Amino acid sequence: MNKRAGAPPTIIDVARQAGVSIKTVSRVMNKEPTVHADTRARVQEAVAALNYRPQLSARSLAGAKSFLIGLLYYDPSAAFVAGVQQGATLGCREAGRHLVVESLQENGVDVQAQIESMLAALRPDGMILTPPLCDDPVILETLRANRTPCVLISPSDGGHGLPSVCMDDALAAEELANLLISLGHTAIAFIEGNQAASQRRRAGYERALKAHRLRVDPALIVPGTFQFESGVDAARKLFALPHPPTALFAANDFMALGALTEAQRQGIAVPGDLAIVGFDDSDAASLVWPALTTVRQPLAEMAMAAVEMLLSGAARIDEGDAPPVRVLPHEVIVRGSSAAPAKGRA
Amino acid sequence: MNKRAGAPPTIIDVARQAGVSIKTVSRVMNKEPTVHADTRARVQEAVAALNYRPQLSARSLAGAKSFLIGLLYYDPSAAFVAGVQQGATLGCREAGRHLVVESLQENGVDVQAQIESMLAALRPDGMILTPPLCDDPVILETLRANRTPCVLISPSDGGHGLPSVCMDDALAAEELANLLISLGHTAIAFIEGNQAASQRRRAGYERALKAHRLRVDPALIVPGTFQFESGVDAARKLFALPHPPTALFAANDFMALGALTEAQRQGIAVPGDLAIVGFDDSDAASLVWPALTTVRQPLAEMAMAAVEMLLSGAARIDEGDAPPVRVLPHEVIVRGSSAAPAKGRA
DNA sequence: TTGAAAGCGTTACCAA
DNA sequence: TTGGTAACGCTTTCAA
Repeated sequence: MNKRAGAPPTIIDVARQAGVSIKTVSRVMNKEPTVHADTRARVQEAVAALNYRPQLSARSLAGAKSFLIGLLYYDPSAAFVAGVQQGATLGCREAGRHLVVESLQENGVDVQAQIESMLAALRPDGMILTPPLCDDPVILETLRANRTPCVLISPSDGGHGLPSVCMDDALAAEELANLLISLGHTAIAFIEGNQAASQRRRAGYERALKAHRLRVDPALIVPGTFQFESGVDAARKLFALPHPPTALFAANDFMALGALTEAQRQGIAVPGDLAIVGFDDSDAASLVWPALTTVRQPLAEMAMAAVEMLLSGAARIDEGDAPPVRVLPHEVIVRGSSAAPAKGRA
Repeated sequence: MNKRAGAPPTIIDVARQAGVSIKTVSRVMNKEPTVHADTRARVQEAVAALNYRPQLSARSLAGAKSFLIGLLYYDPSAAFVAGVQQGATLGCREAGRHLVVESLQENGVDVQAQIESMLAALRPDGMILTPPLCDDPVILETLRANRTPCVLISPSDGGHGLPSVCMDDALAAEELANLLISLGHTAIAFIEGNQAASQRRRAGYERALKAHRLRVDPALIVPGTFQFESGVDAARKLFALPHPPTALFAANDFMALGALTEAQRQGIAVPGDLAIVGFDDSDAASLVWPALTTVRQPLAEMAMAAVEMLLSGAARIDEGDAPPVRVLPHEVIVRGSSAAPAKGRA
């Protein structure tokens, strides 16, 4: 009574081949300890011989897990998606899970319905949320109501009472500012962004100045939007100042690149007349001249950690305890755009 | 005999509520035409009232479809992943499918096993392959053996007898070269890459030169690797020529940016002394100064088309017929890096 | 340590 | 046009 050839083997085929019950095969596949070594070996042999792999849909229908992890994002930079995803897929593979990616519709029509629909259909074992979604109250509430474990990547301060993984933005910014200070700069401008991360970075920048007894000059702190153009505008304002800065710290690379462009247009030498540092180590940071001094976010590592937390149970939604927060180490990357101020001007 | 509260409603609950059999509910959910309008309305009402959504695992276990589309990639640029994925998730949502993303292990240990394992577990309704995987014979053979429909994105010429979607690289390159020629350039260098796309782009470049009766000078065609550094090296070689080119066409943006950097280092004005064009419209292309003239690949559109082909049955693996190939329109983006040659040199 | 049998929620075949 | 009922391939009680 062989199955029709071509059809993949099932647990029944394996059980028959190994001369055990399907339950025992199930135990072996799930690495349950209560199986005799000999039995286990026999089953594994049969599994290998038949090239058997359990089918996900059957497993998740019968059991409690879906073996699926969801990654939700909305309009992030390409580098961010790619980085996070690289880590998430890797983490999933190691855990025998699979990554389902959903990018939320542009026109946020009923975001809640979109998510509910996804949760109901997929029943993911957990969700990973990236900025700005990880700070969206509607989304967080929907997830909470569905009792789906989730981990936030770089949420704004507080983390909304949910488990999260992040890097120390303030510390990294402080290190970057310290670098500029140690090069001899005293007039260091800061271009802000419009997301939570920007505030943390600015805090680090100010901390470094104060620690070195340098004045935090409000005139040198200008707003931006994390976009290239806003960096251009900010730089234009700064260059027009009676006492322009000799160094410029942008809250992200895109704005730093905007400032760099504006400097080059105006014939301001970088790093000779002006040092520039950014944040994020975007692709472009190393593709311009001079290459940008910046900070690398450990995106892939953060996503891997998120998967781990999800599956280790660290992401259970227990009210009461403070949720776990993993802080991963960053890396300051020094390139050509930062140097000591020109002699005649410092 | 109510179900315990909190548990999501099942098809049985809906059937009871609507006073029909579960099979009828199933028919309505699957939009089968053989249901009376009144019955359909009653069922839909019950579905809405209970907020019912079919569970994927049960559907795929019982039926023939998994409602899953797989996206396989390996070490692509961030922009490429992000673009393709955006389109793929959108296409999936419209088709009621979900996108499972797998990034192949770095150390290509037994790629075949990785894929087989994924196919066996997930039984995806179709797979989307991106370069360079879509040209890997082992992978293609594995997929074919598993009878999994798949669509290749930008495969090398021939398309391996499988359905594919692409843009017209040669035509785009020809347009770009024509642009340079129309600006007055006659000595146009070409930096090659090491993937199939590079050859198509070079073909377009040569076609444009020949059409304008310009000489294709082998000395002006230098190899590269699609990496930034190889653009630097290539530019260095070209600049050292007795008669350096007045325009430079790089097979992708990264190499164009490398050339731009080298030009700036040597004090060669761009676009004044040297026009530079790239290919891909990477993020960085618009983040440098001068911004790069380049070609935008319709990545998201290509991925959407791939999903459509997969689900419309256009991607069936029929031996015999020529497989479908969808060619999507590209966009030449003219920015600051291209201009007419300086008077004294042309 | 092992197994028998009862689900899991849906689709699909065959009757009515 | 509808409905019963048997799969689908696995996990999970509960016994042995």
